[in-house]
Amino acid sequence: MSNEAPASVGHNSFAASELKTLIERVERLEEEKAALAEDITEVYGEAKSQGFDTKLMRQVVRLRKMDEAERREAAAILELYMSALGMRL
Amino acid sequence: MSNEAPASVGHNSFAASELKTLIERVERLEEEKAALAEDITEVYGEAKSQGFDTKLMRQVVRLRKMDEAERREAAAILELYMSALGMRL
Amino acid sequence: MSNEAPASVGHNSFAASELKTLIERVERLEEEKAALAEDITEVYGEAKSQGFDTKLMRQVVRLRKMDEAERREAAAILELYMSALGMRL
Amino acid sequence: MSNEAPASVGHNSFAASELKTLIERVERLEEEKAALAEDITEVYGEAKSQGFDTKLMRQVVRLRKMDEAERREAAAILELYMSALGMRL
DNA sequence: CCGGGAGGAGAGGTCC
DNA sequence: GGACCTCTCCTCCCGG
Repeated sequence: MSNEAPASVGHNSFAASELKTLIERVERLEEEKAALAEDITEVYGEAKSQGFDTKLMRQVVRLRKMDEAERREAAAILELYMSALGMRL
Repeated sequence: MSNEAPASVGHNSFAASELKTLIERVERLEEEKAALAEDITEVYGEAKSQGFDTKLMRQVVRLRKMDEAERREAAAILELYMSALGMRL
Repeated sequence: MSNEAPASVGHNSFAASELKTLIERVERLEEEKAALAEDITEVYGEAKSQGFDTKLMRQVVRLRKMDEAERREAAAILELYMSALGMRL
Repeated sequence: MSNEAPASVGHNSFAASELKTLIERVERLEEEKAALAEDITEVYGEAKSQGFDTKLMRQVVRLRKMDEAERREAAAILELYMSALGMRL
C-alpha cells in the first residue's frame, strides 16, 4: 500500500482533515440541492393554486427532458458514425 | 368548472403564457439542481482520486443526515411540549 | 393484527406454503429473464464477429427505446388533456 | 480494414440488412425481458395483496441467489480439483 | 394508505 | 486485467 494513501493507517490526521472537508463540501451542496427541490415544489404549489393541473405539468416537463436527452443521444450516435467513417469531427 | 380557471377552454392565452412561465421556472430550477448533483459527483471523484472510499463516505453523509433529522425531531417534540405548556417558543 | 394475515404467527403453514410458491414463481421468472439477457449478449457477439460496431448498435437500440418511451409519454399527455377537457377517451 | 467487413462503405446494403435483423432480434429479446420484469412485479403485487412483506421477500430471493452462486462456486472448485487429479468428471 | 417518481447501490460493459 | 461508467434494480419519500 502506498504511504501517501489517505486511507492508510498511521499519521492519518491530515487525511482525516481532508475527509472532513470533502464531506462538508458534499453536505453544503446537498443542502443547496434540497433547497432547490423545495423551490420546485413551491412552484408547483403556485401553479396548483392558479388552477393548473400539476400532474399534467410534471408530465410536460418530463417529456421536454426526454426530448433533450434524445437530442443528445442522436448527436452522440452521429459523432460515433463519423468517427467510424474516419471523418474529422 | 370555474370560468376563471386557467385550464378552462376559451380566452386561455393568458393561462397558456402563465403556464409557460411556470414550466420554465421549474426547468430552470431543475437545471440548477442537476448542476449541483454534478458538483457532488465531482467532489466524490476528487475524494476517490485521493484514495478515499466513496461508498463509505456516502454512508457517513447519510448517517449524519439521519442524525440531523433526529435532532430536528427532538426539537419539534420539545416545541410541542412547550406549546402544550403555554410557554413562549 | 388481522387473524387471516399470512404473516401472522400461529397456524401459518398455509401462508408459508403460499410464500414458497410465490418465491418459486419469482425465481423461475428471474431465471428466464437471465436467459434472455444471455441471448442478447450472444446476439451482440454474433454482430461483433460479423464486423459490426456493437457500441454503436447499443446506442442505436437505446435511442429507439427512447423514441418509444417518448411516444408513450406523449400519448399519456394527450390522454390527460382529453380527460381534463372532459372528453371521452 | 477488411473489404468484406459489413461496416465498410460501398456496397453495404447487405450489411445494412443484416444489421437491421440483428437490432430487431435484440429489441425482440429486450421486449421479452421487459415483459418478464413486469411479470415479476405482478407476482410481488399478488404477494402484497395477500399480506406478505415484499421487501422481505426480495431479500429472501437475493439470499437464495447468493446461496446458489456459492453452490456453483463450490462445484467449480470441486471440478477443478478432480480435473487436477486427472479424474473423470 | 397507496402508487409513482427521485435518488442511491450494485452489476455489467467498455476502454485503457 | 483493472478501473470507470452507464444502466438496472431497489429503496425512500412525496402527492393523491
